[in-house]
Amino acid sequence: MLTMTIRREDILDSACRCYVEGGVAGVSMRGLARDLGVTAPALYRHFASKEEVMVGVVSEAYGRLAGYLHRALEGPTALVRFRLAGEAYLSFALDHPRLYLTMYAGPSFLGMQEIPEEVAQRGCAIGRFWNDRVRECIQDGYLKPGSPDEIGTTMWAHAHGLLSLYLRGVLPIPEEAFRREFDASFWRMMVGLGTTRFDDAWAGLQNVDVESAALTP
Amino acid sequence: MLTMTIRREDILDSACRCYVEGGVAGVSMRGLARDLGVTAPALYRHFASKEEVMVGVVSEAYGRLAGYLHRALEGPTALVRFRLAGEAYLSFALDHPRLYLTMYAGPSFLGMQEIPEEVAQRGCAIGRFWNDRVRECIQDGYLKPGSPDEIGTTMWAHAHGLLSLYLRGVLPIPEEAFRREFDASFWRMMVGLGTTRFDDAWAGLQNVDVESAALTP
DNA sequence: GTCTATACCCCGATAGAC
DNA sequence: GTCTATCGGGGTATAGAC
Repeated sequence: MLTMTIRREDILDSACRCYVEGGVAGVSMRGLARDLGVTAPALYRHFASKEEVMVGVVSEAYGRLAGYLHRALEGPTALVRFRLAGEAYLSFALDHPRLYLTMYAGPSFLGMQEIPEEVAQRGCAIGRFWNDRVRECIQDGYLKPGSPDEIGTTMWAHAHGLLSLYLRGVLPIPEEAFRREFDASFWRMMVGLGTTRFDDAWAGLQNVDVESAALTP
Repeated sequence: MLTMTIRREDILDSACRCYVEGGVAGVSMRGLARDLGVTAPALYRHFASKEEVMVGVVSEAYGRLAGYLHRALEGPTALVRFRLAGEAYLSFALDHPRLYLTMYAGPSFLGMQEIPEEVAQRGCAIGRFWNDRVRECIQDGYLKPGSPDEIGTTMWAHAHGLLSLYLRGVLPIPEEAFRREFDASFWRMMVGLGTTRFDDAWAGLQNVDVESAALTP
């Protein structure tokens, strides 16, 4: 029989596709091999185990979220970058619910013993990116003074918690209603975190992504 | 060989123990059967599939959380019940991290196609219990007026989100530090949700569980 | 080096005997 | 209601072809 060579990247691509379709159970070494026109043991030239493949999938998920977030840096002011980052986070979670939940799923759900350092780092990096947006907004007087890390974590927790409840089906409402509830809940929380300057400026940002040409290339 | 009969309850007990120890992968029909001194096909008299066993495990997790929460009803005032419910929720999550994460894990992580109605109901019930505590506090003037469901969801999201980040390892701090950060973050959020009456009464509640004899039976 | 072929063991699930 | 026997599928270690 003919033999064909294979790239690590192709395995990961196939794994991501299978994962999005069918979760951890949808990813099997034999299945990936079949997809790629190869036999299972060949995959072990590139990955030591299925667990290592799954690490790659989770890493890829973080990479895609990072891609969504990165665009927020093009915003002209700290407050716009803050808002765009929040919107990007929300959009990623709603566009790719399974990948989103994967990033917070706990190692045993992904067939891992512990969270690999690589994955933990990526998780912390998301937090750092967000906290940087918060820091800017404190410096520019949009948010009340305080530790950017602690304040940022409060907001991150709120956003992730709400998304988690929604994606899990605990909030049985359609996506459009959820986006409204998300905004309302965010605003409720911001009463304690924003300054008057924040309140004044926030309303003017409703159409920022339409106005800012740099963000719709 | 001698044959022995088996109860559904025993299977579930064993399944919960195995699950807490090793996650979904730690639960196998053959393993459970071995634990119970029986062969695997015998289990299928009580459960149609492994998936159904896992539904039982998740249900059990919800039941245990409900047990934690139920004690909060013994508090003498709405604010005390509110606080005790919050503490119970936090304690359950920190005492049983794997069971806690299970309740929000998404069906595919538990080997299910969809969230069974039974599980969804239990999830909503937790929300309703909490929202009832919020409703009481609004009525008694501890929380600002508004929809109890929406305000309750905001707080639930914050608590779950923070716990989720911590249990996932995104906040690399010891449990004691996390409890402090949780309190601080909760307080930050409550600036926008509580009344002056809440602010005044909250400090006096720090030792409520020591003082209230009904809660340490 | 990179693949194929094979094999081992664990798993979920079913059929049919007692 | 349980057993034995069995099927299909999965992770992965090893041996050997090119």
